[in-house]
Amino acid sequence: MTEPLAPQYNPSAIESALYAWWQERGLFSPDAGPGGSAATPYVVMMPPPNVTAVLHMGHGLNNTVQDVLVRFERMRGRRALWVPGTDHAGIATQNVVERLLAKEGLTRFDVGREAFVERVWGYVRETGAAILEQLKAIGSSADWGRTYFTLDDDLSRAVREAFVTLYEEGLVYRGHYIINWCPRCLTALSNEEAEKEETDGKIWHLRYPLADGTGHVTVATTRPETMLGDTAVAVHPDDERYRPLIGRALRLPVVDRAVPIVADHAVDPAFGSGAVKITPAHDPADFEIGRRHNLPSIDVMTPEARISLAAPERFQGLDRFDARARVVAEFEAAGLLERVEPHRHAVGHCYRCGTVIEPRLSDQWFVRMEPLARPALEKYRDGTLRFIPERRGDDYTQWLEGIRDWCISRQLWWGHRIPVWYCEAEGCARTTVSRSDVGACPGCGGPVKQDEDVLDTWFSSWLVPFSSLGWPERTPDLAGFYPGHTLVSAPEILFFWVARMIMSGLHFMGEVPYTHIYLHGTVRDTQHRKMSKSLGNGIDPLEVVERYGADALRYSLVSGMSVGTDVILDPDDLEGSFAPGRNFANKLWNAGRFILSNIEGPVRPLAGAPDAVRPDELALADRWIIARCDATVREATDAYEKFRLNEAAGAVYRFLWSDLADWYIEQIKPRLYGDVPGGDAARAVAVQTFDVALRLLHPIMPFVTEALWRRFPGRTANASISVAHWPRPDARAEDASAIAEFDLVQQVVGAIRGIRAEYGVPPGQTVRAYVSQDGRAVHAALERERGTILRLAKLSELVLGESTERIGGHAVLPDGTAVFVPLGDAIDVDRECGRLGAEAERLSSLLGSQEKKLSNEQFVARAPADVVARERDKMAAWSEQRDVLLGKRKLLGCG
RNA sequence: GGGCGAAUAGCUCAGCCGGUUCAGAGCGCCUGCCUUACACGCAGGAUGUCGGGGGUUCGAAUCCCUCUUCGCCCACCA
Repeated sequence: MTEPLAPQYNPSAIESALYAWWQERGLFSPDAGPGGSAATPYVVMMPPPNVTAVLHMGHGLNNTVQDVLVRFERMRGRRALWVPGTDHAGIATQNVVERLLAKEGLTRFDVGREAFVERVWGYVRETGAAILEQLKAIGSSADWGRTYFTLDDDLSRAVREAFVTLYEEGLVYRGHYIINWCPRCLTALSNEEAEKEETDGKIWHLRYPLADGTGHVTVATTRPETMLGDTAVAVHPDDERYRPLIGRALRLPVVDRAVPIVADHAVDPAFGSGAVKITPAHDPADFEIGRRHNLPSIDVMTPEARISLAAPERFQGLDRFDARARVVAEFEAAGLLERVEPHRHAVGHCYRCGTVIEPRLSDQWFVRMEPLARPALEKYRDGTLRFIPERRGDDYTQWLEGIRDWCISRQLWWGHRIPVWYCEAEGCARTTVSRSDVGACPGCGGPVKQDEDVLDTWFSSWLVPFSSLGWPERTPDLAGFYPGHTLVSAPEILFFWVARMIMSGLHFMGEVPYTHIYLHGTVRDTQHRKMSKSLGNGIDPLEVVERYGADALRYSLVSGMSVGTDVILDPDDLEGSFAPGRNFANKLWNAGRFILSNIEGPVRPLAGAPDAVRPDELALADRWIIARCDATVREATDAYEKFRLNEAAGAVYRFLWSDLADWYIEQIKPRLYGDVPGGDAARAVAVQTFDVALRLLHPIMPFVTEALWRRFPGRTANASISVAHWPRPDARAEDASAIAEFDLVQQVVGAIRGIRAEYGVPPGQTVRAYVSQDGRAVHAALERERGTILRLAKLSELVLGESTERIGGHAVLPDGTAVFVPLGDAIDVDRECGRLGAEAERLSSLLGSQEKKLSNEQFVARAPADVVARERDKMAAWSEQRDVLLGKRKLLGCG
């Protein structure tokens, strides 16, 4: 406890020691989540009271925010817990596998960072390794085929429970629909996973001749190759141009097939030619029209998006884009290509690999969303659910109102398999949906085969708020922690995850999982691009931690983040982004070091004990810093509660640096050194206020605050600031007069320093100063802090009163207090006259506009009385200030 | 095509339910200091038609309209 502290804060040594220390005591959870990305799903829950906690050193924005909030809540005596999103074993495993594959030279997917593997959860690592063993056993990627690796985690049961329950309620169904298909990943995707992107494309106007050769109909398309699967052309029933043609046949070029002209209200007569080619197997809208008109569906593409056997032989096996060119060429050759126009439209891309989505007709499992969305919407509208920032609620509403059924089956080789078994016996065809594995058909006893697909990873994610607590079991954890309070998440997964958790929570548990949804911004580079590994514009948090410390990283992220806005960081200027946090940590370190080195033995308490410091022992500066400290407690607590973490950080920063370090510590030095009496009180106040500030800052900068806090007297070896109580505001600490009086002291010192700098007085040289004013009360304040002023302004003498000398530097404070520093020969009188004149001039112009304002009858009549009074006071003060300045000029004999 | 957000000092941003010498902070820059907690520091200083235009008001960085630029989200018009 008494070993000397290094003069410079060394984050890496201190942080790693604390990290280990916390871990030993179960106060720390070392996992960084998959990739440390913003997508890491953690959940903050905090029902009262009773304290248990999992702590975390976050590297990313999401982790950091969550950790800050958890620490804050916990220090306030609320139970705060992070539940790691183990459901993301799916994604994590996938990433690990990819990583390991790459190491083995088996490149099939994009590869994550080296550091990533070291950071993922242990069980994921093991799972990944096990999977890799199996993959290697299977052989080369070409031979892999469809092999399943079902994740054996706690969530499997919950996932099955949810699936089967929804099935029994008629909310899960299997359907033959157009889904988003990725020809590279060879899987279906949900609407949310198909990212729309504005793309410059073309629109081709193609002529389809009437079968009897009496003319043609022009259709427009952005995907000409799909015409190979056309089975009709549709027009609006009221479209006069086409009404006579309805029911007649067209001769489909290229494939030479007869297709009918049908009438359907879905067609917009105003768009293009008003006639639409219908490809039921390759377009969702066409599929619906096809259904209404009983049109056949011709699937002309293979899963890899090559042209299938259903098309003419010369197209078979062609890539879809090659086929497009070939179709267009054939139309052109036949004189049936009317025209081509540039066309900007949204094209779906696979969220994972970026491949252009191909709408594809297939059998998939869906969740009926409307019945789930309705209550979720209701809970927002009745105010149960709140978004921070509020405007995110609009996004939520909009999405739920337009919600479509959720395609949950995926043709991937990882994840939770769909718990459905099909009977393979001749003539049975029974489908069994079951919570437990099915070995034989419950109907006929025949052999069964489990559905080949796995579930969308978000199907397990949306259960996390309760599945992670043991559901469907009614565990104590579930009873104790559900529902939670706050969810911290990134806006980009509002639909993927957040809204769905709310729906599932309401459906399966009957309550919203969280009442507060805090959506933070995104970390971007200076061009406002999202930081990502693939763009290479990211900042490696581990590098920052190593160079500047975790506290510096956290401070930079938090202080740069106002509610709902993005954090912009320059990857090419780590110094500019993170040095301030490091500097602040070092400042704290040294302030703490100073205080610690000046106390020995017990420090008297400020109140509540026989040996407590008596009020009459307190200096003005003591009262001032106590009042400022109290104000900071209020400000910071309020900011944390409102999720305004940057404001909390700013409040404590200002208190610690500008008030405590710059002024208070300077003020108490003589007392601590024993040069003047009052050392006891100074020590007590310094320790007390510094302690409060450490606690206020701890959620944001846990390491440096902990490192210092535990060294203060009276702390047992196992005490941790992370379980210390949150400071409470104290009405007795409010002290407006101390604030005002010390403010005057600061201004006087500032004025003298300004004059010294102005006239280049050498730093070591002392000067005399005169401070005068009509009022007496402030003089009393200055008298009380005479020593402080002498020291901080480097004075040989401070006279509270007028000087008989004239030549020197003058300053007038806003309240009219005049400060005079006689400088004799050192002063340039002309320059001083100029300075004073300019200052008086500035006040004159202010007075001018003020006079105008006050003589404006409208203002006096309409503005609130207190505003008018305030403006009058202002004018009086300025006027006095100016008079004093002009008086000084006269004294100096200015022209 | 719809909706939303942003535009303030060279950079990153705060201020914005109108009215405290309201134009601020940090970084950067300039000047002077290794003053025994801290040069990752101390003291002092310069810097802005608050994106353009219009309006409401006694009064606008703050409210309304419009334009420009940037960004985000949503969208089955082929």
